[in-house]
Amino acid sequence: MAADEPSTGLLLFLPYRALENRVLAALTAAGFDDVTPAQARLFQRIGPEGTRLTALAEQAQVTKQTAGALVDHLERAGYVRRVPDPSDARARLVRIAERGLEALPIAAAVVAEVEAEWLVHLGKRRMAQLRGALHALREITDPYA
Amino acid sequence: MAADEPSTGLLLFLPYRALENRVLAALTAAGFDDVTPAQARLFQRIGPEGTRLTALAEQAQVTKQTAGALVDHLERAGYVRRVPDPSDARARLVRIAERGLEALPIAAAVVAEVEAEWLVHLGKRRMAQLRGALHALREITDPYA
DNA sequence: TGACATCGTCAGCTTCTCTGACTAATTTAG
DNA sequence: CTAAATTAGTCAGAGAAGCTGACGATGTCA
Repeated sequence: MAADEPSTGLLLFLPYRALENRVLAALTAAGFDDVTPAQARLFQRIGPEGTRLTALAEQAQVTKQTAGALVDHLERAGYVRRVPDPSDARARLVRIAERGLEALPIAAAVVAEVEAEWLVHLGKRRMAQLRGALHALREITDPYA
Repeated sequence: MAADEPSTGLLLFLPYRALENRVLAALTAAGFDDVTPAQARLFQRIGPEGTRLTALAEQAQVTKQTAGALVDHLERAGYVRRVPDPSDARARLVRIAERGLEALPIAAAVVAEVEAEWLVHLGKRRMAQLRGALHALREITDPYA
């Protein structure tokens, strides 16, 4: 199967997984060892002003029940806080809390570090081509673009 | 967080997820509705001559116990078969069985279809640039390249 | 006002994934 | 050539992740 030409899907997945692993490893090393991959995938979609549970669930493509359970864990660990949504009494906004704010710069630093490594390996030109093509691809693969 | 520039990681992930969704949906529609995403991710790494459980586990980055449980399900559903490994009496090779062979062309067709859509959207030049950059990236992100 | 949709939670269940411990076979060291 | 260390796989137990279905509360719209 994987013998001849690897599908573009696999080629996309490999660097994505490598980056995610690096970020999770760095967080663990920095003492944020109670974040699981699934929690991190949800967490990274929280906007600066907070985001509704339903919105998080949609973007992460999980049910709102699953998202709720993940937010429960994140909240108990101090990474996020649920606050009332002023615009809708049914809803609540998931906001990044103290511990989450502490973890953010670490994650951002690793992402920057890995992207810098990729830039060195690919060269400026090919890195720009890669990002350009990925941006274009997003238009037809991201329901939220 | 996701406000300004999306990380290359997210940009890689979005099309990957879109492709995976399409493949799973097509399999389900074709009657292969008993394959889960985790099982499919393992299945796709089985080589033409069969692959050892440990090798599958490493490539999918799960423990061999997890891989074993996934293969159990795949085997019960008829997608794979475990056969003795002639070169090592401890080991067994996971081989694609009848039902798995039937599913393969369907998956391959969807992958081809999606890649064709991407080609249309990106154009020949940018698609080639994308694959070129991803191939290069594989060298530093795939432990099995 | 009433019908319908949306936001979130509770409950119950399956699948995924891990750690730890173990057997059997292979490889390596002395 | 035996003894120790390594490797392949399984069993057992546990927690996390994910789903469907049902529900109360709020919001929207005719």
